[in-house]
Amino acid sequence: MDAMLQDRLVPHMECGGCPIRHRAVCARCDSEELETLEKLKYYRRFEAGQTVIWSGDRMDFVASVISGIATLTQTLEDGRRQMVGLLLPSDFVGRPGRAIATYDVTATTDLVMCCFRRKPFEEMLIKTPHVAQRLLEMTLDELDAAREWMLLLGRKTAREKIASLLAIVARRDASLNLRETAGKASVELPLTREEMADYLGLTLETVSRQISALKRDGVIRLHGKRLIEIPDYRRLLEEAGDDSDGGIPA
Amino acid sequence: MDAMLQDRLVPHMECGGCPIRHRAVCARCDSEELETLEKLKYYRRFEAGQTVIWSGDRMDFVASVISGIATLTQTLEDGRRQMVGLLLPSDFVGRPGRAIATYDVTATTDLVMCCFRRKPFEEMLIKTPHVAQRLLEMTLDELDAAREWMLLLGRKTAREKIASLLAIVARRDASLNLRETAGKASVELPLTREEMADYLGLTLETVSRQISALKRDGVIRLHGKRLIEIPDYRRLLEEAGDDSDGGIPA
DNA sequence: GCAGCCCATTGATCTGCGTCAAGGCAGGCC
DNA sequence: GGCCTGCCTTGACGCAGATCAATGGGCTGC
Repeated sequence: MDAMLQDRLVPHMECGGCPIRHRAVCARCDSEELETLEKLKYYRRFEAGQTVIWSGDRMDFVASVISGIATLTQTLEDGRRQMVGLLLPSDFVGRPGRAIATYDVTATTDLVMCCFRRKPFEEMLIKTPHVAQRLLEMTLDELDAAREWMLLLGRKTAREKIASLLAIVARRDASLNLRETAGKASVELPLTREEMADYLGLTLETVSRQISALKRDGVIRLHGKRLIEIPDYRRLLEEAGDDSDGGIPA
Repeated sequence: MDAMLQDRLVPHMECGGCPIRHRAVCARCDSEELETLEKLKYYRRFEAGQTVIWSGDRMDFVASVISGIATLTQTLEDGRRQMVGLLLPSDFVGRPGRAIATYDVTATTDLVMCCFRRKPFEEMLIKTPHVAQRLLEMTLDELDAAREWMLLLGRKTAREKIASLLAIVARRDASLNLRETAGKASVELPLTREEMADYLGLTLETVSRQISALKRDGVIRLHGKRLIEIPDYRRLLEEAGDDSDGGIPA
């Protein structure tokens, strides 16, 4: 689209920010396909707080997150909300073959997405198998993440839930190389207490209390409300009840 | 494999029971591919109660469930368990591209699976794009189901959880045409109270109490321990807190 | 400066579900 | 028959986290 917008994109991937484009095209290069994709895509910006898509809406595009953070939520009639996805840069949004959105998608920070018109994207999927392959891998990863969350929601205590959330965001942050505070991990928490509560199946009061408790016990340090420093990542993982060592080096 | 075994297969799909074979080959027919798949596959039987695969095991096949029911579970170090998948006939097991299992797979009834050696299956995926497409669709469906479960685990009450489980199993049953008790829906519950508890993030005592309560209130009727009759499916859905009308006709 | 807003914190109390414990029932084996 | 074992039910009690409520702190706009 316009050059001004493109300039603002965080270049978190070698290939211009879009993982579909990146993986589909650059990794197994073919200029003809690149051409196709370039015609397909356009960037869209959303402001923090804006609900991008309402559940039940018609949805004529699929997209991948370029920068910013969005959430996927489901709501019961009486208003109980559960977040079912946290979309960080490089995550995929939408579902090929489905015209109606099944979740609310909300921007929690300013958000840029790289969108593909759904119909032509689906046709491209059929024509270029390795894009479908890549999408399959991404979906399988998401499924694993969802199952990890099911364990968290069903069996972990409030304290473990908070620690798990921090650990996961820290891990994702690190793997995107967004933040390396000289050895010490720290997380810019992109969520309000209420959003964290919606993610964890808790109330915002409990979230606040448990964060205070973790702080009191020296597991984390707070700088302001959102920036959380993790002096000892292993300690955090223990608190999370996770045995997997998660993949942050030091 | 042997004819005796094949004879026992529930023919729940037009094409011999295996959804991969069915959808990959018969739906968009091509005798050469059929040939390939026939060479790839073999059937395996497991007894009820047997853990088929342990998390961490090497896993050199992927499979689809032909008959019987299996569960996917995750366990924390201290023994807390959470079921993260319920595998009914036609469901897919395993993950292309991954050699190590991440969940325990347990047969809760006698189980027959149609297995494909992983490596050749992966190669076949690359060569026959529409199988990958089909697998993508199935994975996306599973992801939706997982997210539905996240809502259940995070926000529903014990009573709603039980009602939801019954509704979902009834729906799946109906869509497989396994059971039509003359207008009235009824569910052969394939799980012990403890397994239900593991699925729902509850204890077995709470499951038992809530089933008793639903029975007392006339929402369900029990015939023995496992066969559950649902006199009014809509009523059950209301109890489940679900607004979606689920797709069982009457 | 002050008002108004949003978000976070903390306290007091309540409650749904977990925990512990005591049977009950059906099937298999001696 | 009698015993055992696996599964389920029911009761009594306690606690983690929900609910209700008050306060504080930072930001924006006047």
